[in-house]
Amino acid sequence: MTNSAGFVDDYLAYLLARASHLISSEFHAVVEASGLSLMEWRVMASLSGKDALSVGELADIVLAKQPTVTKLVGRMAEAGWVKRVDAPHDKRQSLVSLTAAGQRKVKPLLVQARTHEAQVMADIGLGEVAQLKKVLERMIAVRV
Amino acid sequence: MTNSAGFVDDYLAYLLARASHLISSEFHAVVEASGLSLMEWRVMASLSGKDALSVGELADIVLAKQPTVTKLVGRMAEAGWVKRVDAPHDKRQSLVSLTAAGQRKVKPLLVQARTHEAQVMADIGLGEVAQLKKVLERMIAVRV
DNA sequence: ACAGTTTATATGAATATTCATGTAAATTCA
DNA sequence: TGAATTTACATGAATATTCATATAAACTGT
Repeated sequence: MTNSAGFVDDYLAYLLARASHLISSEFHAVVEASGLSLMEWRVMASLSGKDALSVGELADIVLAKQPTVTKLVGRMAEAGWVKRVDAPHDKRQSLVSLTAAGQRKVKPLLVQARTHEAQVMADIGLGEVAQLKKVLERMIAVRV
Repeated sequence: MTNSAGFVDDYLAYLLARASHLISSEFHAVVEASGLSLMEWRVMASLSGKDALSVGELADIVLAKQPTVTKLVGRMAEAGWVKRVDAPHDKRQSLVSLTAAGQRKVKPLLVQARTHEAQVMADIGLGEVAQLKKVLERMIAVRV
């Protein structure tokens, strides 16, 4: 029983987790080099191209719990990368948006992220990654 | 600029992270109901069907850092689910294996995990998930 | 309009993770 | 062989996350 394939080896949830971790880790090196954590990068990438997102929307997007994001945003605001704005129509919400400094900070990373993605696609095969994305998008759409 | 598709929407790393999080979260409910955390479940699933794994091997498999796993294993050993064994040939290593109680604990979860996976496959399409797994396995194999 | 309920975020305490480093065993190679 | 290096794990301090709950605003039905 020592050397059989472990339970996880062919398990979909595990393959997803491992592939996700692998790809993120590779890019993590680039992110860290610019002085951001993975979560900070996720927040800033999510905010880029948007005027603002609420804390709740951010939590959903970056796959973290609400208190985590509240505190993460607090640290990022102190660092000057994001700012909080009161929501015009719902005073409970706290909208978060990139500062000018935040935009400057994240801009080159957005380019590098696309470059890294292109590299992965080249390594695995363009068609295969396109197909992979389609299935992932369907999984996400179906199981929300 | 308010309502364009966000950066992350079509980004491979994000799709992987989101799909992984989604599938894991669904099963997380089952795992929690049996009194285990997601990490504890990963450790026990990884150990099941194996005699033992070193702390380093476990860290690699469960996608966590070594100190995290050292402490996780410590807590799990206190709970009586795993035990540490000295490695015969390398006294630096600390091998971890399931106790009898741990095996009893994880056994039904292994079944439920396969059931959940089958449900996902049925929802998304058997062929598509098979293809998905193949690409994920290739990503993992190629980029180790 | 208002009492009850729900929703959005914040916050303090508890818990978990991570970083930096320590210790000891294994390995390398001059 | 034995000094230098590397590897495997543990550990304490720093940091981050999470749980439980508080607060305040928005909504609901009467």
